[in-house]
Amino acid sequence: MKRNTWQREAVTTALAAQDAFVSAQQLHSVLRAEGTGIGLATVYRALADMAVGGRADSLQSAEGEALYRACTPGEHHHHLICRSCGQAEEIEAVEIEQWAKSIAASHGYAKPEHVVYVFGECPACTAAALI
Amino acid sequence: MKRNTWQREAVTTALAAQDAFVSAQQLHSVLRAEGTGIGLATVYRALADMAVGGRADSLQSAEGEALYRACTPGEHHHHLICRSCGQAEEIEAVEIEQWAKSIAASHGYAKPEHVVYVFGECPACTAAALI
DNA sequence: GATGATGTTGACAATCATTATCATTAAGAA
DNA sequence: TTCTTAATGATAATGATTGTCAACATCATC
Repeated sequence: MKRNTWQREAVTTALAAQDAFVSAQQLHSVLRAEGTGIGLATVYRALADMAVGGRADSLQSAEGEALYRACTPGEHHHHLICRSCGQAEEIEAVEIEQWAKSIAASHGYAKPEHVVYVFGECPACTAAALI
Repeated sequence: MKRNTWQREAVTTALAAQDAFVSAQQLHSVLRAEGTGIGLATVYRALADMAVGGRADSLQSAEGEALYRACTPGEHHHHLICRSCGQAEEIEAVEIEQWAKSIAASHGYAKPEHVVYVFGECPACTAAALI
């Protein structure tokens, strides 16, 4: 059965402390900097588990790197992401749900799912760009 | 200046012949099978050029592989993609455009862009699954 | 049509994120 | 405390993608 290790705990905590999408490598650096001797493979495993368990959302950066962010479990949601700092917030998209269903149906596609990301420049980055 | 080579031409043609999202490696195999001696790096370069030039759309597969598909240039559009065969069609999402803009604005995010993918099982695959 | 500058190609090496391996460690049930 | 076995971590392996660079081919110009 599943076991609780301080490593899983540490990854969960470290990810929750971020409000941006971060890579496994970044999180590993953070955890190492905190003095833990956690292994890189373990961070990858923990993040993958969180993603399949719905405790984290993931997306691919433009460079193809996998990025993760802690999320509200069990709830269908999307993200508004800052293009420059990675900061992200969950957003609701009630209108989209229905739209996706109907567009899939109108083309004869079954079992529709959808992915929506809105990118932009967050207030902090917009302000910083003006300096 | 940009030059026209049979390699670029071949990649463009081969991609246009597909109505599914395909990887650079797959396209390379197809081109090799056609008897051309085109190099893998060249296929990657051609696809990257098409993507930045708006002549192709790209997305990352679940495995992190980059997939490409020829698209209508200059026109903002999204895709309805078959989860099992990769087959894809362009879809309009007028409602989404406005929604994305307003949700970004309401959170103070500037220069909004958005990405929308609807996945499903295409009619052909749905039919095949019943056999 | 020939020429020359230079953008392009292709074989192969290099990169780098991610995964597999496997001996060792440590949860947690008994 | 003991034992079963899931989890860890160091490291090797994988595999897609990119960099390198000599050889080549396009196309403006002669």
